[in-house]
Amino acid sequence: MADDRLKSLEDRTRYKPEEVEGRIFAEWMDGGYFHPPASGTAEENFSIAIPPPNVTGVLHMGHALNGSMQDALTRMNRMRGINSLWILGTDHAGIATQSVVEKDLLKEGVTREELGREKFVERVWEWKETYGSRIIEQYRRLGASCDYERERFTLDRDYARAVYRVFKQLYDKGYIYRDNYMVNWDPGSRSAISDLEVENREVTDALFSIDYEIEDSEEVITVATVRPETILADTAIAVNPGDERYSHLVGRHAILPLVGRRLPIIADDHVDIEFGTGALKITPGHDVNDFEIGRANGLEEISVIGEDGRMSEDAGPDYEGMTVGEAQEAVVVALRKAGALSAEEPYVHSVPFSHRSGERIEPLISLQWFCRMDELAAPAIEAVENGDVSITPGQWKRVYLDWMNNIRPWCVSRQLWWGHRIPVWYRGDEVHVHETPPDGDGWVQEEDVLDTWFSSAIWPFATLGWPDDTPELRAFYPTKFLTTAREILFLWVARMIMTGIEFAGDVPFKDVYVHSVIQARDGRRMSKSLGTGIDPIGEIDIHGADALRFGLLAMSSTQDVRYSDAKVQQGRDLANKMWNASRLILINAGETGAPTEAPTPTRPEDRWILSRLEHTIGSVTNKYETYDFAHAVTELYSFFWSELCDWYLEIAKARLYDGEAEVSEVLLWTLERVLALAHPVMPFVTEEIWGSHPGRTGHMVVHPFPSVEEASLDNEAEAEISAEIELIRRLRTWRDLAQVPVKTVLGARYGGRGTPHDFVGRLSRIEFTDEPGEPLATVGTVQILESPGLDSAAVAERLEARRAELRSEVERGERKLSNEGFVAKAPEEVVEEERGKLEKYRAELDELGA
RNA sequence: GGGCGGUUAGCUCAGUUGGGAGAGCACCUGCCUUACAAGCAGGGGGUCACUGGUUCGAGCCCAGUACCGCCCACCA
Repeated sequence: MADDRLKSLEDRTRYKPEEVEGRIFAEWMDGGYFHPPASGTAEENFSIAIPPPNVTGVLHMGHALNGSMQDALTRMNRMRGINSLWILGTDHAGIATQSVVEKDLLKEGVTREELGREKFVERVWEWKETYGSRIIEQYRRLGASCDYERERFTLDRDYARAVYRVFKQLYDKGYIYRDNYMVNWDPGSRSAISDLEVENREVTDALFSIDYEIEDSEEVITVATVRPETILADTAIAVNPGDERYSHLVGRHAILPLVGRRLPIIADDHVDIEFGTGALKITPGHDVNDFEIGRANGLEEISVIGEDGRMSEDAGPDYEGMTVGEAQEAVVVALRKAGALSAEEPYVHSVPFSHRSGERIEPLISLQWFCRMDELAAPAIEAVENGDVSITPGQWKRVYLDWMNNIRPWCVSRQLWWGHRIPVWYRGDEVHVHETPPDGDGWVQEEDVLDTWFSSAIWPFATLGWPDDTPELRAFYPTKFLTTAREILFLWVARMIMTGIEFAGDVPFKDVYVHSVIQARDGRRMSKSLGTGIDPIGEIDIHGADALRFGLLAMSSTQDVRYSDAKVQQGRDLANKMWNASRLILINAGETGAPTEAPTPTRPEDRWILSRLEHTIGSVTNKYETYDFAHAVTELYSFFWSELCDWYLEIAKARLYDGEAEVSEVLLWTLERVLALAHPVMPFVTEEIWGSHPGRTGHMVVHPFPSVEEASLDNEAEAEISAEIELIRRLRTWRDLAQVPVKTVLGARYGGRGTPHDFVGRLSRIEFTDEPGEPLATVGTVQILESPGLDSAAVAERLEARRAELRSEVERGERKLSNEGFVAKAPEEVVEEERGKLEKYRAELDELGA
């Protein structure tokens, strides 16, 4: 190793991520490690498709956690020499992106309508080119080992080809159709949105009771509604067929107040006898439930609210042009005047809102494109039931199956400009489905675009070149693993499984891991609009990327967790600890060669650390492989900090300073392996340290991932050393309580078999002698002798306290063992263990002279 | 309205098939000991939400209660 390298290690007493991360990332990129060749088969390769973030997006904690998991797995597999691809890209995110650019335009005082479709779309592309890569840059900051050379975008030309192909095939199979149907109309984005983009909120509305006169009768029938303005579109009144109060009215007609329309009174099971008056006004044009009743009974569908959220011509001249709110007030006034309003009371109920624009959903009938899902769902249900796709944690499997078993048609058209324009051409009554128009004049393309999720549904194979039979597709499809937030389980995950099976002939991934939600510090959702978001890049700036990765993995278990940077600091501390422990080893091990195979030292403490290392490798690896990252990183931490640093380095230091070759080998070997084990989670610091390791042959990013060396496992050494560690602990505790100054070296006799290892005396600051004399105290096998500087009063107190402790332990043990039920029914080994403990306590009590 | 999850130390969370309650942070005491003060050694702190049950033995299993959170749902 070069002298300046050593010098540099000596000077850098702290690990400073900000000085390291940029340089290391550049080395990885230069090395081309993240860009695997498209060779081999998916069976032997490893791949993950990143959940493509919105182009408008910035990295949030969900991405950071999600990315940390994916990167850990990708890196581990890459280190194993497996051809590993992490597919990267972004989603065009129809509504989100369109509205960002629209807002931009508005600052210049221009609306998108004024600009026109073509110019507007150009403008969005420009925006995308300028700002769209921000989140990709942030993934680099995180250290994500994605294939940045294969970045994909869901609106790219090749990708679009795949989208059109999928649309056409579904159309040809008869799954995709166009229909007038009730949709969730979002007046904010002026587009239909899918059921999954709707969120229900509790709202207090006024519940009005309205009297409808019965034709040719003095009777009235009273209905309750929160939306009196929609009576203008009423086309029937429904009652439950079993409701005797109204059975004489079924088949007759009621007169619609204000309008005078004759409304048939029909019987329908949907009507709840208990609710309100038991009579329901039917408005097929503006209520989802009524729409279905209307279709079932052949009722007329009248629309009085337009797509702009204002009353339409059919609402009549008194109301046309009003907003829905204004119309409601006007209708209520008119009803009151007409004496048809019999009650008004506050009513709390849940109401649909657009997840996108935040505006209240207006259910409207409109002409849209739909995709029937039953046929696609069937094999996707099968795949999860038979385990071709496994979902972890297990409870989400049932949630998935419940939703899939009740799946409804998917409204796939959106009235937007930014997106995949639906590949359908019209000429009069002719309809032609294709990417390009057929020959001949007069063909006009469908104005609508596809739901963003229609294109992301094919992400795992469209990114690999489908529908062509590309080497990438053969090498990397299906992928192995998908991490996701549970909120997109239906929106995205379920749809990928369906399209994967239908179009790529196989499930898109084997394992789905639903990760927990990182909440804000106060337990609320992290959200920009609430102002509760915490910026991962900000945390990386403060603590480093390795620290954030470690922290997020450590805090994410199976349940949702409030973010706290305590775990991130723990990660930062570990990175620093790794750095400094490595300095100690690398500076002092000097130029001795690092071993290329497992050392076989003779000293038990050396065999102890090697054995502990291999146990840790086995256990941590197993936890990585089962996606139990929280426990994996905790265990890594505890091995490195407690066993390696607190104990072994303290034990081995003296020999290391003496320049002993054997201890150098053990340390270099251990360091190399633990760095490799930690690399998937803490890539930067491990790579940086590896750069100074004498065993270095290439970058850590492609260093072989360790597998357990069975030959190094040594139960005897583990037992021996852990007993000595325990003894040192007890001696230290004793010293502390007896208030023996740190500098005082106590004299003591060793009462155990043989002699203790040299480090026992050193670490407990005790000098072992054969001097005779009455011991002041006995700690385990050690008899402590009178020494100058000892506070004998404190010592006496301590001894008495320990005796009391032991007496109570002995009593507890005796009580338990005299319990006949326990001795008779508890397993033999549990009883034996109890007997053993009792023996031990009695023996110690004897030692102390009870 | 249905379903799922949670309630354990001051805070954030672990806790395998039931066999003496753990971690990190925070706190207290003593140490600037030549890898690291982002450190070292030691320590205090819990009626495991509540009520009942099963068991020799329950944080863990069963029944119920109370809060908190999430998902799904066409009762006006």
